[in-house]
Amino acid sequence: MGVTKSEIFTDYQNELAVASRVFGHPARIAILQHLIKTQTCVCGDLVEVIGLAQPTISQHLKELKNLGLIKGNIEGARVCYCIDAVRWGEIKKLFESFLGQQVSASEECC
Amino acid sequence: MGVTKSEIFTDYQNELAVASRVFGHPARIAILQHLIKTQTCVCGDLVEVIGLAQPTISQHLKELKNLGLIKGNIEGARVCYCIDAVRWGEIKKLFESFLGQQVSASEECC
DNA sequence: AATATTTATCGTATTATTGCAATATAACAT
DNA sequence: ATGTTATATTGCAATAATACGATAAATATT
Repeated sequence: MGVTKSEIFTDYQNELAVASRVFGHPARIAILQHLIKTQTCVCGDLVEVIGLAQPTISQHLKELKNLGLIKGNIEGARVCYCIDAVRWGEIKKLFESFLGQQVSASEECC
Repeated sequence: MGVTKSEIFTDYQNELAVASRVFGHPARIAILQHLIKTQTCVCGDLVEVIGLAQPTISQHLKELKNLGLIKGNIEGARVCYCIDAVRWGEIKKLFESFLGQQVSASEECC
């Protein structure tokens, strides 16, 4: 049906899934990389940097904003985006808590 | 169009996005958690544990297999699944390389 | 052999996601 | 005031993802 049955899962499972989905598009990865690389705000050059149409970039930025990973400052007619370092740290911890689990190193399965 | 323009992105960006999408469903998170918790193979009880229909679970297992995160051993009529620890480590490193980046701690944006 | 059990696959309905043209909105420039 | 620039929103088309009933395939059980 295309609709995820979120209600049968834990908050943790849903949180991790929602965050993962935001990372689940290369354009959003590329946007985050660009924001990190410039180490400051980026005002308007994302459309040329990424190579998608302006409405498409705007939509991806919206999803990054929804997760709180980026914040936008209105600078006159422009909007400048930068990473929200606090939220970035939270998401980092969320993934660490999952990926950092001890998985059994047994070569033999069963 | 619902089709990602993968060709305009780097291998790294696409790899991270593809892996993220696999984590982008709570059922798949739940399956991985269960496999890790039992510390060994799981044969058949996933349908009851997760609470989705058998074909749906089978489909999620397929996606986890495609990424290489789990491997299935045929045990007679049953199939037993367990985490692939090596691949798990690779994916862990992939996320660490991204999330571990130094994001500027500047409170002031622009 | 006949039946039961277990998992995979197929088909299909429904919703989500991606992408962009067109348009709206808001500030700046002249 | 008018035009320009920058970003967001709307509307739509196309593809992807989710879920499950029905069925297939393979082994176990009786």
